[in-house]
Amino acid sequence: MSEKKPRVSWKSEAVDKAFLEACLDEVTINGRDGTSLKGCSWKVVGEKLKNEHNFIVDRAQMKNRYDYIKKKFVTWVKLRNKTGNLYNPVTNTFSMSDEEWVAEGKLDKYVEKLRNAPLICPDLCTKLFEGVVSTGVHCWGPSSTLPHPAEEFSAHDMDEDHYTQMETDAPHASDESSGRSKHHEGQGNSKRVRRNIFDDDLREVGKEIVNVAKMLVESERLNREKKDDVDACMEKLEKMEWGEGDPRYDTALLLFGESADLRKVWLRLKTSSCESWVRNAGRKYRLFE
DNA sequence: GGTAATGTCATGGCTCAGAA
DNA sequence: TTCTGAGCCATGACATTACC
Repeated sequence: MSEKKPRVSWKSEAVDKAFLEACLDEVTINGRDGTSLKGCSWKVVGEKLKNEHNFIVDRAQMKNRYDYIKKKFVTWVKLRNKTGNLYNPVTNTFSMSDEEWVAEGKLDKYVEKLRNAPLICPDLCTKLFEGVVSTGVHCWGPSSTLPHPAEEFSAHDMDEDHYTQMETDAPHASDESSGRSKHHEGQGNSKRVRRNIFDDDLREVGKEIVNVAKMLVESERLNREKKDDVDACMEKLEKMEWGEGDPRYDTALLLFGESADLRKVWLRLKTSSCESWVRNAGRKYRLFE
């Protein structure tokens, strides 16, 4: 007796954009539940779409849309990061030959979709999914042996001892970092104690990240029209005295070129946090091992 | 109208956390 | 220790759209 759910149409770019913005706001304020949004957040996002666009959609539909956009984003990032490819941010398209499109399409079915329908709001997607999705050969998944990106991020903000300890304890880093440990059996209390210490630190780092993100969103609203502040970033970078050629220096430059938001985060970071932030990003871009 | 491409929905398998 | 509920991912089915 289950009535068929009406099929929703996400054709309106305004709705899509509002959806992404609402998701981003909720992630900033309430954090994530795994790689997705929390239950209460879905409710808020749904309310916003209903109130602002008269767009009625349930949680499962929003989740599906979220997953779909995320998959496209993963493919988009892979293409964008490929050396030799030309991504045009103005047209939001890739300048690749037919052969390249075909070759990429064989590796990833979403390539063809991107070719015909560019990723909507790349900036919003980047903010929303960056650090959550995994791309390429280093993908994270339920069966992945690599660390979960989200927690990998946090772990890098720990001091090196902490991080090293975690790696020693968990050869399959994803077991711990994904929050889905497969190694319950035979693990003593010492691990649990260390994990508690780690969790406490994680919470602290999480608070810091949330605070920074909140400031980011607020600043985004107030300063959408303001010009970029590359010079200020460079000035702060020079003060770090890392020197050209240093991977940290190169990574920082890379990040400055990524987006205005990253530059804003950089400017707001405490000097003591700058290195771990850059190192974390460096690992992401494979500049650090 | 037929067909292919694209987007949305539904479901199964896997895993984990928490309760019993 | 076992059971149960929930989340995530992968995948296939189905609906819609665009093109010929």
